[in-house]
Amino acid sequence: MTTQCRYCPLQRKDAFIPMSKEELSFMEKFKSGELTVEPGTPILLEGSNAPQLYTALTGMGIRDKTLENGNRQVISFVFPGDFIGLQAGIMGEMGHSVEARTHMRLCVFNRSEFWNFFKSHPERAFDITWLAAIEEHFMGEVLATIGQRTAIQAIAWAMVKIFERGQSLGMVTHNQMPLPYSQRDLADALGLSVVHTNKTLGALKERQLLSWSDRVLQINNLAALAKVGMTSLEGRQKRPLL
Amino acid sequence: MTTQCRYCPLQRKDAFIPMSKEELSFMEKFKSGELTVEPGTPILLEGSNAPQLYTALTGMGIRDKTLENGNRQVISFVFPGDFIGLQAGIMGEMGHSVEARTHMRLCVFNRSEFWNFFKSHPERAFDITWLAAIEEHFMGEVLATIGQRTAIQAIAWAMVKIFERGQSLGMVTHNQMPLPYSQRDLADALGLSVVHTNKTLGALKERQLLSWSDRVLQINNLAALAKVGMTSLEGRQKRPLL
DNA sequence: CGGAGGTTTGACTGCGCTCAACTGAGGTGG
DNA sequence: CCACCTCAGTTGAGCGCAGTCAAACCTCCG
Repeated sequence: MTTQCRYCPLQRKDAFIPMSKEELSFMEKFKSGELTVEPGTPILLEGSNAPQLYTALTGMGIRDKTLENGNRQVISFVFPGDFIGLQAGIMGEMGHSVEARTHMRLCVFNRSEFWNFFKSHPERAFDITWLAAIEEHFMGEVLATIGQRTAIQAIAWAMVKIFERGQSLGMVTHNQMPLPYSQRDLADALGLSVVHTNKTLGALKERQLLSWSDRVLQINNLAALAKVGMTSLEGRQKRPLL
Repeated sequence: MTTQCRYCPLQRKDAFIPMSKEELSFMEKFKSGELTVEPGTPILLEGSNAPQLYTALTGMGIRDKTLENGNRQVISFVFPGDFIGLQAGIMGEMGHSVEARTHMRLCVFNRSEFWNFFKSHPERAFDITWLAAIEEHFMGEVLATIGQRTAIQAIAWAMVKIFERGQSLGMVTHNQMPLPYSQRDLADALGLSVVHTNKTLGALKERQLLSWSDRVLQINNLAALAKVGMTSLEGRQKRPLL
């Protein structure tokens, strides 16, 4: 007995566009169950052709891919509301792996009904494409970060992005939010070494802009951090939810 | 009088999944005209909410975005068959600019009919999402390249990707294909300086792997180049065409 | 002929990487 | 209950890949 979508914890967050009653009941049919995983558990594997798609309900994870020399690139951090497995669902092959970093609860969809989804509910199909476009937009910014920003700019930028995402999801209290990743995760996300990432985080802490320890991120001066990261704060924009 | 889709030069390329007669006639209704632009012409602007979407029919271009410090990140190179403007079409804001690098012929679609598109032709909606997924997949690889590969690996990787794309589009003869970009374009795509890009290209030429001058790329040893770039050659995969 | 943009080369510099050692918090087993 | 291991974070020393600066060269074009 899985939770009904109408009681989905994400429905209430103002980060997402609310669904109509009709949509909710359709999603309940599409939904095939729930899955909970523990930290470190792989959810999808790079190169795999997974039969299932997910929406992260609670918890956080990571998308990454590994090169033949063992180097790892973190593609993005997974937050509640993120749709997981689009590439497998549509192209039949994941370009990256997804792994849990905390306890996670996932909403499970069957890939076999994916096409049916497009045929019978064009507005939901549109939302999937919307999510894909958001992802593409974001990855463009990441590219510019890794390619053009210095280490301190990149880390400042990343922290601003993460914090804003946390804000929209209501994860921030007293300028603090949970950030259950390792410095290695962040380093691999930005193409930096762990050592340099550590020192750069130290410099930002020294400047009283942020502190991050014990899996808690605290932002002391978001505006100043955004300036260092050469980015502007964007108003909250709602996104669709699957 | 614009060319009918059934005579579209791209329809014949084996890089693309052929459209049914029914799809072709629908696309002809969706198509609002054609546009030709000269090298250097901006097609879409970062941050803009463009009313039109395009498919590149002939010619090549570039997607890029500019930071506040003037640095430029090239997101990707635009080839014939590429769909341009998805972000504007669906989110209302482009995350990057698109600019022609050669004479280009573009197929123009009206954004106002985009939604109609999803509603009346789910298989075409699916194809749009498919294209978005391909783009996301590719950008993950680019991230790994910029973040993890050294300069020589990155350039080798990029040249392999470009060459394979050229092959699938029938642009390659005698191991040569047109590559109408500047070294600065390539440098900005890979997060390298022009100077270092130039020297690295020289090193690859020295190794007899490739040569690139006068806007023509020649690959002498694709397999060896792929090895340097830490990538494997992928069989030709068809993609949808809009 | 002069200017602009792209390519090439050399000299120097520095940001960020590697190597290495140490700390501290858990977790596990003797 | 402590010895031991592992994993994440921290810090210092030294180095190298790639950036910056600068100048020359080339082609195209007005």
